[in-house]
Amino acid sequence: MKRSPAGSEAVSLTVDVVLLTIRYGRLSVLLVERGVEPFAGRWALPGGFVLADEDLNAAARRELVTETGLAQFDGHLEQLRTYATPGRDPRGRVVSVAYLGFAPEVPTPAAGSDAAAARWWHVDDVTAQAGERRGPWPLAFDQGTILDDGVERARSKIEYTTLATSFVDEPFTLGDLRSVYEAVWAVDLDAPNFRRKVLSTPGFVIDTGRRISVGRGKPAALYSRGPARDLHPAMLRPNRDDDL
Amino acid sequence: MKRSPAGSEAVSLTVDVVLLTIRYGRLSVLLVERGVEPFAGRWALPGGFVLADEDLNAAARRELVTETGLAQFDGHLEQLRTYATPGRDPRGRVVSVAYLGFAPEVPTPAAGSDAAAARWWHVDDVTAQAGERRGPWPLAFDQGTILDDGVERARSKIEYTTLATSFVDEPFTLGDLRSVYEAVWAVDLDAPNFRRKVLSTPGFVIDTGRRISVGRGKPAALYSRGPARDLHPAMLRPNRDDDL
DNA sequence: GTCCAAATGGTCATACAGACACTTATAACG
DNA sequence: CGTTATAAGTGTCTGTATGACCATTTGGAC
Repeated sequence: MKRSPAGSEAVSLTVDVVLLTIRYGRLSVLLVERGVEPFAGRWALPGGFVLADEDLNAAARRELVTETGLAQFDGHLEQLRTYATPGRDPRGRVVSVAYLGFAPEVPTPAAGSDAAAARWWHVDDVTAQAGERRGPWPLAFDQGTILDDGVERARSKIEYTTLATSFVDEPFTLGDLRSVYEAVWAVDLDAPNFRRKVLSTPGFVIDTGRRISVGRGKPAALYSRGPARDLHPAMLRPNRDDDL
Repeated sequence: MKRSPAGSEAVSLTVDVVLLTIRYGRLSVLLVERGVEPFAGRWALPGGFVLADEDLNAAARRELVTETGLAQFDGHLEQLRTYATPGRDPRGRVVSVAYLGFAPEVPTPAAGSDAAAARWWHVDDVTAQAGERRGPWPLAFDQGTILDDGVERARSKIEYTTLATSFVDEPFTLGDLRSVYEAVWAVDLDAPNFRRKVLSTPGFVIDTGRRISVGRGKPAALYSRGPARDLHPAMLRPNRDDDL
């Protein structure tokens, strides 16, 4: 039950977005270079303060647009987690609600509003820098943690949902879709088995009847996203060292 | 990237806890009766304003203790989701971070601080009241939605984690553990198959070597919680109408 | 002493995933 | 213009896990 804010305090509310995509076969994240203090010059997740009477989801989409020059973002976007540890922001008590988005292709990023720059980074190049101050690492605030959480969520999400399809443009081939899993999970999947799994799941993908030929190899059938949202049974991720 | 709060606003921060347990074979939730406006007299989730320099997790545990008379809460507690829709609280912009907790047994609830009353309710009796203003329904604020989200999270969480064990006191029998799944999922499970599944998962439970006899039936072996946190493969939930 | 309920111990058939051999079709190569 | 490399697509085999279900055990309830 709530009582009036006695002993409590007013806080600032922000949203930060972990927008993921696949570039050159590798999982990538959209980052912006901060142009103002704190953490000026450091790379950070796109995001910013939530406006009065603004919904969180709307705020996340707005920030993506204004800070990265994207025309709009209509891809998948879900709430990830809220970060509110005291001291995470030197300006005072700032609570950040993180969102996780999946985008197909590369919606040409560019510096927007007060972001000095905006570009895609391979997630591997951002994470696990082993203490070195190189590339975009370390991220501003506690956003390194947020990124890790987002990547982890993405990895598990594509196991039991059809959201992997939101990483590719329509129409797509099964090879395209398989590349998504391989990039996000950083594994190699058996093409025939992957095909069997996807096609045996009703509503995962829809055969458009068309085909496409890219370079060598047999032309691949083109599919569009199906109506199914969940996978039963789930797509199994290889190399599980089980438990604990 | 963040800029100073221009056009943004200060908000109030609260935590609300969906604390679940199993009572009489049914999934139950801890609710408190509000003693003050807004929503005075209505039932609500335990929770309240986050104090200055207080961590969210700590705030959730504190509210559980002060509002329900629990001596302490050392069970499982995880962040559920944040609710910040403008207008959800008549007092102004109040952002609530919901937490989800699992508790064994019935840690005797009682009215605490400014809660008029505190008690366990069967989840079924709270949800789906079909418009009738009866029992604890409807909950204060948007907490009906929060409860629904919490229950859904709990249902899926026990599929792929060993958290079902946090609903029972140690030591427990496999029948006790099976009752947890049956209560949370509202299904009947085959005892021999359930036993096979649990015992074939390394680290799920640990045989204490002791046995207990409760009324009729063959005495059951007593187990304690094992070190495993995840289930691979997951415990399968019956009656999946698949997809969409 | 007999009966009942719940735990426990098995069996059998099926579904599914992993490994892998093989065929097909197209573009690139020379 | 034939050959080759590459990726899509087809099919088989096998081990594992699960659902259905029968049988046995055991201590308290009656």
